[in-house]
Amino acid sequence: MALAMTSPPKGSRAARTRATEDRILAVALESFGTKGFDSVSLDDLAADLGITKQAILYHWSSKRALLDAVIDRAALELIIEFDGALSEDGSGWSRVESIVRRIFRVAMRRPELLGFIREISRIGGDASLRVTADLEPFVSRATAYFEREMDAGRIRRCDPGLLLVSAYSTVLGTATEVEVLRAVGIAPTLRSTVVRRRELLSFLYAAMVAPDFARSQALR
Amino acid sequence: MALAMTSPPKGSRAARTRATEDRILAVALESFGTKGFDSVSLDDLAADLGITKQAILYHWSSKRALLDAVIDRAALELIIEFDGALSEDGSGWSRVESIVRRIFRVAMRRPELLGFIREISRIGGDASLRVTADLEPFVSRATAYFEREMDAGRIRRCDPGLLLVSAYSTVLGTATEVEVLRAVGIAPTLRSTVVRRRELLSFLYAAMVAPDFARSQALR
DNA sequence: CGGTTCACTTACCAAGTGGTAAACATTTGC
DNA sequence: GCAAATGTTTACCACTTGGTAAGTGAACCG
Repeated sequence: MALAMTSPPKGSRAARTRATEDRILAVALESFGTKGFDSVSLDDLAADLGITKQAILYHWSSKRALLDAVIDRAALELIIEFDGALSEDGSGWSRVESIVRRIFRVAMRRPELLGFIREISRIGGDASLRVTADLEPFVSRATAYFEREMDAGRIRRCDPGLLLVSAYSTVLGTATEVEVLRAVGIAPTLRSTVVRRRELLSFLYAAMVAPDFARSQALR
Repeated sequence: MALAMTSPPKGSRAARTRATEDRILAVALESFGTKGFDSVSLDDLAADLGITKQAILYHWSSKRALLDAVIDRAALELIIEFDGALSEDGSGWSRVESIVRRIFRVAMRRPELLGFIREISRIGGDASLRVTADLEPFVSRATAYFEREMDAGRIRRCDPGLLLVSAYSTVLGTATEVEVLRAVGIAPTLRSTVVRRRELLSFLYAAMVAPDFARSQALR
């Protein structure tokens, strides 16, 4: 789909190499995330990039090695997208709200990124271990954050890991299970997305916020 | 993996044909659901079944035609698994609880079934339309059920379609996002599953049950 | 300038892909 | 009992797959 670079390449050789590898990783992430690893051949990727498959194999010794690189890149982008929300200001619920909005935004604008994580989990084996290792620092931060919020009584007490997974899969599911959404009769338009996000937020609010704290907030 | 039938086949020819097609569909559903449609070749399937790929192509004219048949079967099994829960007795929450337990059980015992639905949604196109059409009656029933519960004040009022998707993806996510679970440090053991289900139920309870109704129930 | 390194291409290849054609064995209808 | 229908196999085929080997032109470095 992407066009070959028409203009002659610019910059130092090292810079151009970096740029090429970047383009390959970006297209690979997009393709692997939407179509699946096995469904995308190196020839497909190369065609999308306007190069030959051997150019890809020059930068990575095998398709599997390319996958590893894409995993690292996906984890990095995921962390960049989400980690900032943990550092933002704001009290308990408003911060959770901003995290949810952020996940939602990513799910809407970059579904291939989240789809890719799912794809990796299905491939299993070394690939799973790699993404797990890559995401570990972020997961630790998020878990610690939830624990602090529970200690402060702003979020109902429960297993922080489960809360993280529940919130993640709820938002991710609501945002990405387009097929189920369509089956339920919710057209995936932009307008309906806003409605869904609002409903989802109140859903999560009821589930997460500690009752005592909520009562003291005059129902947000 | 499955062994070839050692004993000579029994029953009438029609019955044996049905049995063979059944076995093919079962193995195909399992493989497509866990490894993905493109990752499973007809030779792989045939080897698992102890037959040749041409035997499969005799019953369905192409791999794609086989996929359609698997879709129909998956939808049927899904409806069988879930639809009964909608007809069960019990008041508002207890019925929801039984539905959740049922989805959870399916996600634990037959992850390939739910994985297959996801796979279909990624393939998109005709395949998606087919599963949508297959599931429509069930979705209608479930939505109508939620609407009745809301009218009765036993479930907090919200969009019934969204509630269905939210509950579905929450349970499904919690039960199947093994990768994320592992990243969060929750080992996917059987023991931890029980704990997770209990926590999830209270999570959903807080999210779904109407506050007024919950208060009158002495906190379940 | 001249050689070396680098990024990439052209030319292949063996293995596997979905699918066809025809032979073969069993079972059914007459 | 026999021919026809049926389920399955063996034998192929054109095409795609990930990957290798060798060549090519430009950038880099002395």
